[in-house]
Amino acid sequence: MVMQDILARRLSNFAPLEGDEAALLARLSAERPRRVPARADIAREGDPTQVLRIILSGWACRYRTLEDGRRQILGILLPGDTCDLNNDVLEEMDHSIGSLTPLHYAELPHERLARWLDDKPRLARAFWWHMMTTISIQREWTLNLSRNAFERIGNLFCELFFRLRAVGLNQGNKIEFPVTQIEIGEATGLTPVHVNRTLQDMRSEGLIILKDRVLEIPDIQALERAILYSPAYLHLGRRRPRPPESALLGQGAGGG
Amino acid sequence: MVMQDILARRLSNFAPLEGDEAALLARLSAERPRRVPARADIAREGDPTQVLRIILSGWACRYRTLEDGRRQILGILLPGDTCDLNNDVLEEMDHSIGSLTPLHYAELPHERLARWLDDKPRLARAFWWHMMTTISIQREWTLNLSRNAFERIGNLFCELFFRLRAVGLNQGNKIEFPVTQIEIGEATGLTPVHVNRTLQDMRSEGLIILKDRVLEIPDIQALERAILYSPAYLHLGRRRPRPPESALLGQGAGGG
DNA sequence: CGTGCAATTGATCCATTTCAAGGGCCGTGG
DNA sequence: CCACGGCCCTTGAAATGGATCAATTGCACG
Repeated sequence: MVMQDILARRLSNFAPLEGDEAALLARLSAERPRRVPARADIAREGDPTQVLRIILSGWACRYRTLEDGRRQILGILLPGDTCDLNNDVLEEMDHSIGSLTPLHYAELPHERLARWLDDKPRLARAFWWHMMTTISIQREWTLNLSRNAFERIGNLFCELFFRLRAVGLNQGNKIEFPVTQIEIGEATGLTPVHVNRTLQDMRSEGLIILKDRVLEIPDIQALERAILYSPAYLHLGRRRPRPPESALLGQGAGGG
Repeated sequence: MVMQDILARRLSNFAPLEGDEAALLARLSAERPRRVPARADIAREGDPTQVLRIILSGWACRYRTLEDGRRQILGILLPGDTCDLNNDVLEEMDHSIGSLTPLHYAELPHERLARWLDDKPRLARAFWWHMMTTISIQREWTLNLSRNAFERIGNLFCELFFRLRAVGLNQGNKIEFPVTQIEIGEATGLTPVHVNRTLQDMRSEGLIILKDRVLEIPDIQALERAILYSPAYLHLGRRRPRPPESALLGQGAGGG
């Protein structure tokens, strides 16, 4: 996977890009990518929102910490995702963004984004689509309130599998899964202990194979059925999965 | 409360409107408001998204129903809120919208919205702000995953109190609260039975008085403290509460 | 070779669910 | 005017999913 390629892949999920658009995105990605170690904050609650950050490689998450220390992960950011589409309307971050793995990101100054949105209607629409699906995913996460542990974790797995596949970051039924059980718990509102036991249930039902930071879903439809999953909210349309890439696994989730 | 006024009130929460903007909104609101009875669907999952709907009076909610019948309320829509800012990027609704009370809404065709967004930068920014706070509220709801019953319900109360106060739909410490305990349960992921018992706890601690569809919060700061609430995510800034209105209570939540 | 973090296991506790039933209120129809 | 049904709220008792507390293992890394 070429890092410069990821943004175009992500945005072309909505509609194919044309002309110099992909090149534009590639140039942005190459400019001066920032590097961040695992478990570091990229942005913090209360920070001013000036630039648009775009994940080029690695995983991150949105999160909030309550006064008593509880941490809730609000969403996962994958390569190609933007941290904020705030468009400088809101003055400060109301949540934090932290890396889960080592990662790279690009920074897009607001002026340049504004110019793109004016000059490149197709790009503008792609960004809109990106934002709308982000909201949609956020709504899906609140559905977890009426789901049990098994369904919550299964939904997380399915969401990440489909999102990664949409940008070609899968290898057949397998994806990199660099998230600890503690973090799964923080994302789903469950105790690490209970996450562990639920994972064992899923394994014993043959629904997942999760080992050495690789998640394999032998029969995705079986998993979907078991947790009442329907991927409509991802708005990936009837687009087929991306063609297989050169070796994705084993090169480290962070890619750097 | 003049119904035609509500949209301007809502959007001016971000920055004061100027010139003919308020009049524009008032005209839209007056044009041909649609009327909907309580507990009816305004839009359904799978529907095409063509128009922008704006609540003028009454309460509605976003919701999704799982295959086995569980219903999760994803958010509450109050007067001045828009049902969709989809901007026709997504083809179909991935959730439903239903009325909680009898209500009125206005329909804004996409062409007219597009013209406004082009011609009235202040309005455009106000719509942006509206969308960003909507996302922010959605994130706050997923925080409920790490909250217990008491905190979930308390957060719902605080959110609705502050949102209504921001558009002047409060009366001191009181707001209309036309939501059944069943619906509170659907919004928080709790059983009606447990909602009932939790409400009794909140009452016995003197934090709320909920009776006859009116919610009174005698000491909002005490409630905030009890549930670790912080209203930053509403992005209402340091704006003071709206001046008191003429009698709001007792004229029916639907306002029509 | 220790140190630290992730995964695992066991035992107990508790918040919330489930099941079941009764009471109050309100609109409707006889 | 009263009886009836329906909906919402309330209460009790029992069941359970998930939390809590505590300890062990395995592994990567300096």
